Amino acid sequence: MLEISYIRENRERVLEGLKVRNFSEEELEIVEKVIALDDKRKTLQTDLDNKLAERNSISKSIGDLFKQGKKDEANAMRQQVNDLKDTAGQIEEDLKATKATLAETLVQLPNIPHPSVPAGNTDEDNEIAKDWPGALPELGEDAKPHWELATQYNVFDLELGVKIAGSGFPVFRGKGARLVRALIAFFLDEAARAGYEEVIPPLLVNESTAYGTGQLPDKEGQMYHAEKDDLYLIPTAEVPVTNIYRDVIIKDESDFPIKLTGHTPCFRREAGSYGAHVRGLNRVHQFDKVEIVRIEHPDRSYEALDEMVKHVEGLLEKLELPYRILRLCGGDLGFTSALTYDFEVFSAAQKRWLEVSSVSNFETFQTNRLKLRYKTEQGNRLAHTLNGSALALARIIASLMENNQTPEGIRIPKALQSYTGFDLID
RNA sequence: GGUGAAGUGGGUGAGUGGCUGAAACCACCGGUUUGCUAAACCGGCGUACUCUUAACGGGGUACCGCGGGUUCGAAUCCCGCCUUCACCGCCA
Repeated sequence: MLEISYIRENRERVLEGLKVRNFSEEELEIVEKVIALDDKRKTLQTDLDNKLAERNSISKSIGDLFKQGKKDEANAMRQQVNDLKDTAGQIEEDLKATKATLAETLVQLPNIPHPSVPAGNTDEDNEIAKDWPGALPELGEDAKPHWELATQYNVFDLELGVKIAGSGFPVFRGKGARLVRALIAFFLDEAARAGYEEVIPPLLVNESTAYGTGQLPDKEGQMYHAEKDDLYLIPTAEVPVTNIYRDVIIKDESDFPIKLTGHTPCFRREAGSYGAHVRGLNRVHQFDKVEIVRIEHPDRSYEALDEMVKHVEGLLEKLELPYRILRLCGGDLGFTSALTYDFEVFSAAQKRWLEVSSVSNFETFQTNRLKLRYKTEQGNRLAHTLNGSALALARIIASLMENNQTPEGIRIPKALQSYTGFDLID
């Protein structure tokens, strides 16, 4: 959520930013609406405070009078306070309503894109920040998509998942299951080497947590909801891990950077997504992912973003997968993000690029909701949050299977072999 | 799941209707003293909103788990919820 003070002081930049996100003239009016609501809120707040101050002072006098034994005078003043309470009560109701409307409106405003974010509507307008330098692998006509290889080599079974849960819940088996475990361990080890502290967070979160990182209210339909206990299944480790720092005031600027990593399964409803492009592991309801999360000083968050990009690149290189990096355009940028790099891996049998990582700087958009601040001489300021997938497993497995298929079986990249204990799935 | 107890500032913890934004101690920061360190002494030390000021600052309001209520006045009384602890039950 954007800070009101920021909107007030940078109205033009906010409007420009929303245009990059393809807001129409009409939609842009929300900015004026927010400011008007905030004006009203301030006036009401001041009114209310004045009434309460008056009440407090009269109440104090009443107490003094009672002590002095001047009962009649004291009782006479009671009516004054009662009248005051009535007006104060009305103002308070009005204030509450205004605050609620303001909050509802403010929540509709997405983050302001970083100046480097290209304009555009769809994923076709994303900018290629780094292309794959060499030729893309060519497998020939008899190459199989990963879902066919899965059956051939018993890597995972989607139909079995349907029986147990429903569509989009793969059951990994044998060497496939072992490959999942190997990738998780590999990614976590790499993150640890890069200085990230490993955490194992809850997989179900409450409403405040889902709100803190911006999944609520914007993406409610994306999450599974356990209604009886009012808990949400996490769509990414970002949610519980970043919320570790909800309502925290970091004592000293030298405590930055805070670097956390965690592996979790991720649950996504992906309602209504069916068809050829979501076959196999391309889009599933449950997948494993290792996430890296950083809490940074505002002056250094973009440096941190670059570091995270490098980290993810390193992983893909060790996995020997052809990849490219996209800078998302305004239309494709997530609601909460100021700048996002997507990583795509080329899956040679499908001849498609598959998104396997998304690395974003949220600046203060999340920390404003999280109330995540750090102390400075001039008072408390909002920190910056960032996160990135490092990496999401399902699609990595899809492209590993496709790109590394040989007549003998599926070849395991060197970097993984010490984790899998085998170099071929056959 | 049942029964009982408790939730106060970074921590321990006092406070049962007005003099309490909240004692005291610890931690932390600044200073004095001091070969160094330590000790001792002095001072400072919550958050949010708001008004005012060029700024330093100053004023006001709210916050003692959360939400409601009683009262002229609530950390303190009442109701609901949440959490924690103890015991019992169940259990990977």
